[in-house]
Amino acid sequence: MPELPEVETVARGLQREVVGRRILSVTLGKTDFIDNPEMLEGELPGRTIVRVERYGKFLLLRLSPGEEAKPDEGEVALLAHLGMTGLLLPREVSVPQAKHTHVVMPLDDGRELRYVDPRRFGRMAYLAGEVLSRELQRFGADPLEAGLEEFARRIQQRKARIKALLLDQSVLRGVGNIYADESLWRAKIHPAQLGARLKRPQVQLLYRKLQEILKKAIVLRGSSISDFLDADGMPGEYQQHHRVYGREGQPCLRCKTPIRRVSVAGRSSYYCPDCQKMPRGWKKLRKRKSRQKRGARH
DNA sequence: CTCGATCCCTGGACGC
DNA sequence: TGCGTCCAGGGATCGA
Repeated sequence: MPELPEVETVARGLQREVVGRRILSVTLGKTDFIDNPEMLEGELPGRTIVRVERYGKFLLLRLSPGEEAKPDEGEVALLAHLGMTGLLLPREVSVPQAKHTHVVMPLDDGRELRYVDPRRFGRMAYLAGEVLSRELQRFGADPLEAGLEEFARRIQQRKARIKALLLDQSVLRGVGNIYADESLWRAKIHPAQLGARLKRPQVQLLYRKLQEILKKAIVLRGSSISDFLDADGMPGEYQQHHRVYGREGQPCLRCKTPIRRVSVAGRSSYYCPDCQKMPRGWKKLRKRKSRQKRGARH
C-alpha cells in the first residue's frame, strides 16, 4: 500500500523518467476515481511534465502552461493518489496493457504514462491556481520536514488516539497504517494511547523513530506487501524490515510476547502488549463478528 | 472535537 | 473445482 516511502519512490522514478516529456493525449477507462474526467481530457494534452513531487501520499506532476497561454491559470498540476493498489508508470506502447488500466497518456518519446488501479481507491485530479493551493493546504505537516516542536504540538494538543493522529492526513501527511504501527512499536507507545497523554520524551522518541523508519524505507524503495511497484516496475524491500506489521501471534522481536492485533481508528493495529502498554480503561476491540443478526437485540 | 459505522472496490485467502 | 464469505485499507461522509 503506497504510503510516504512508496510514493516518494514512485515520484523519484517518474522525476527521472518522464520530466520534460509532453503529454500527447489522454485515454480514460473507468473514471469514478477522477475528480473531473473531462478536465483531464481537455487540459492535459499539449502540456509538458516539468517536475514530479511527492505531497503526502499524493504524486504531484507539475505541468507547463497550456499552448494557448491562459494568463490566469497559475500553477498547474496533475494530482494522483495511488489508494491501495494504484500504479503510475511509463511503459512502451508495445507493452500490453495490464488489467485495470484506467488512464493512458501517450508521451512524446513513444512511451505511455499508465495508471493502473484494480480497486480504484486512488484519486486523480487536474488542478490549477487557487484550487490547487487550497487543496494542498488541507493537509498537515510532512513528517520528514516538520521539526520536533511542530510535531509535538500537533500530537500533544489532541485528545484523539495516537494511531488515529498518525493516520490523519490533516495532522501529518504521508503516514499510513504500516509506518504508523512500525513507529509506535519502535517508540514503545500503545496505538490507543491519547495524543494529549503522551509525555514529551515519548513524543520525541516517536518523532525520531518515525523519521528514521521513513528514511530507511525510502532507501529500500518502500514496502511491497500488496502489489506495490515503483515507476520502474520494481518491488520495494522494506517489508523485510517490518517489526510488527502483519505479525499477529508471532513473538515480539524485543521481548518474545506474541504480537496482538486490535482495531484502532477503524484500522488493524499490530502491537506488542508488553512493550507497548495499554492505557488505563482501554478495552480490546471487537473481533468483528458477523453482523447478519443486527435486529436480534434491540 | 472525537468517535464508530458505512461505503467505495477487487483480488486473494479460506472454509466447505 | 467452485462457490460463498470475509478481509485488506485510505478517505469521504454522516450521525451520535
